[in-house]
Amino acid sequence: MPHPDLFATLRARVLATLESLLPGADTAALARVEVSPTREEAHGDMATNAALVLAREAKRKPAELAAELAAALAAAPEIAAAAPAGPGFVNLRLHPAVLRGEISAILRAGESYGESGLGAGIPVNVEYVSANPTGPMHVGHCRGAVVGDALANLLARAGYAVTKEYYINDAGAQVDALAWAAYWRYLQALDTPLDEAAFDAQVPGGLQYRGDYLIAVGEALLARHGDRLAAPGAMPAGPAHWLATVRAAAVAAMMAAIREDLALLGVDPDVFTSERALVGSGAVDAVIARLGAAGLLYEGVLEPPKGRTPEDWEPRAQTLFRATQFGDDVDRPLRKSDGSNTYFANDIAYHADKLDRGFAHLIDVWGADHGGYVARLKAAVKALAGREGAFEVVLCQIVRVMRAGQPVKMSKRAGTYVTLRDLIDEVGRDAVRFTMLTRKSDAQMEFDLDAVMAQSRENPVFYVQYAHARARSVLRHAEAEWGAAAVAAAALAGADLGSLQSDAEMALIRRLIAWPRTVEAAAAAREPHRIAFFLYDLAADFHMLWNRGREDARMRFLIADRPEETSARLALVAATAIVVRSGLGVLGVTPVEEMR
RNA sequence: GCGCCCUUAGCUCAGUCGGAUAGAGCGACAGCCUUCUAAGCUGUGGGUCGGGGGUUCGAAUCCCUCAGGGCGCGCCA
Repeated sequence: MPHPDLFATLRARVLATLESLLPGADTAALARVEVSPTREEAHGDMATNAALVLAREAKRKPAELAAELAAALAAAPEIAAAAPAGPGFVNLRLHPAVLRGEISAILRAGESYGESGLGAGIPVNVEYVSANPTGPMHVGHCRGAVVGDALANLLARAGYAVTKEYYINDAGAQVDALAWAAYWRYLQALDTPLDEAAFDAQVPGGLQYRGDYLIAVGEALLARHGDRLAAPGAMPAGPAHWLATVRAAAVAAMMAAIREDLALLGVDPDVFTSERALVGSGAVDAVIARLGAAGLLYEGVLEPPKGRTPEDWEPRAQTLFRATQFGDDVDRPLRKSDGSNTYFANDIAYHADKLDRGFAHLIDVWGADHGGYVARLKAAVKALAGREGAFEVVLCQIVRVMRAGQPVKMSKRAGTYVTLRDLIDEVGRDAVRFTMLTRKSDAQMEFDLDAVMAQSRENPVFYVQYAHARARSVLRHAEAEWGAAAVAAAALAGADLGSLQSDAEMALIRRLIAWPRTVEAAAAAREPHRIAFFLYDLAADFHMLWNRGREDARMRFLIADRPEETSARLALVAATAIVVRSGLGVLGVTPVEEMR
């Protein structure tokens, strides 16, 4: 059972008071009542907007209502003082003992402090990364991987039953192109007399994926199959002779490499789903039949896009899905003019499959270049699920990689792109993950290699890790001095915390008690970056308190001849370490014990 | 041409379903190490929140409009 959030407790107190003050108040207005932290300590510990949101319906002046509410709230057991303020806020000052009591609660709960019942165990599927298995992961994949992973952790913390999923796009033309490229490396391993230009001319659409990473695949094919994939008479052999074999081997090799890269990043999906397997199972035809039976398909011809007609545009009859009935701008093709299925059809089948597996809610994390695709898939899932909101997309905007003040051109063919592995080798997993989470995902982001690589000391991740290391250091010193029993959470949870009174200590406590509501708000908004900023602020509060001890020996955490104060401060330090560790856990960043 | 995202301090970015005097880091300037890790702390300076209009008790936040940047726009995945 999650520990009740102190803000939720006070909000319940406010609502109960309103019930006696304004019986029968509008429930919609009551839902807008908030109890939130004050921006300035001088305003108190918490503030409520209750009088402001209810004044209109009650036909009362906000300030008057606030005064009445404040008077009534003053009697609540948690509240030391309640005062009307500003246009109609009520500022609440809590008894310090109530605030300090949260420290004990944190110590008893450990890292489960901040877990929430918000999600109510609803099964949620978070699909992210899903890089095409055509080469190593590069920086462009990184943001979605980190954001998706942190979001999954965050939702789990908020009480959802989360499954992390990776969709393998192994059914389209891209993997055939990969197979051709792998086959070229196979021929090279066979010492083919064919030159690259001559081979290129044989490949439908031209030879792609010329990077070195397929050489090993070609050699492995040679080792396993000898020259049996080549044909004596034809050079190269027709694809019917080798395509399926080479494609399977190449995709398997790419997925193995991607899983290694993901592991380096600390990403470990629960489920990998193969598009090819899905198509092979007949799921696509089944979902098309299902939509057809619902009267949502028709044969039709689309209008050309306005203002920018493709040069080779000609009207063609296709099977179209009535996406406009579900909020999209135009109806969308499920079958190409030659009768084969579009990628969209496969994607509908995939999302139908996720719904069929029992997920009540689907979240996809996509790159911004897929932004134009959101409306149609939302329409499709809405049609399938028969309800609104079963599916949402978190879009990650482009990461511009900068080096020496210049954008790095990303080209697979030229080999100038930065691989995920390179990046992690240079700056480390923790810095990559934290940096990717210090921006809203829907804002474009500049990833400055020089700043993160060369000046890594200034990266915010170290600031937060340092706070944790310092807290752990204090606990280690205390343990060395007085034994393990003195720093055990159970013992500290029972400590008399009355000596925690300074402004820096109380500021830290106020920050810590905001952790549960931060988790809930971030989860509800699908914004894991809020956790990174919370941790930064928490670290700042802790570093400030630390330095109080440098300036004034009486403010040090460990004072041998003052055991009560020391225990109280150890409790605060231990609670801080727990919340930092917990937050870093959401982000997938290591809570280091020491910085050396 | 249309759709979606973005525009906040010199730079990179936060800003809690609209809330009180808009914040942080970097950079600049001035200070703090015989003491639990100075990868830290304290102070100073720096903003017509892209422009304009509207909604309201209240707008960086919501709506309209204009400007600028990004992504995308039938049979690619």
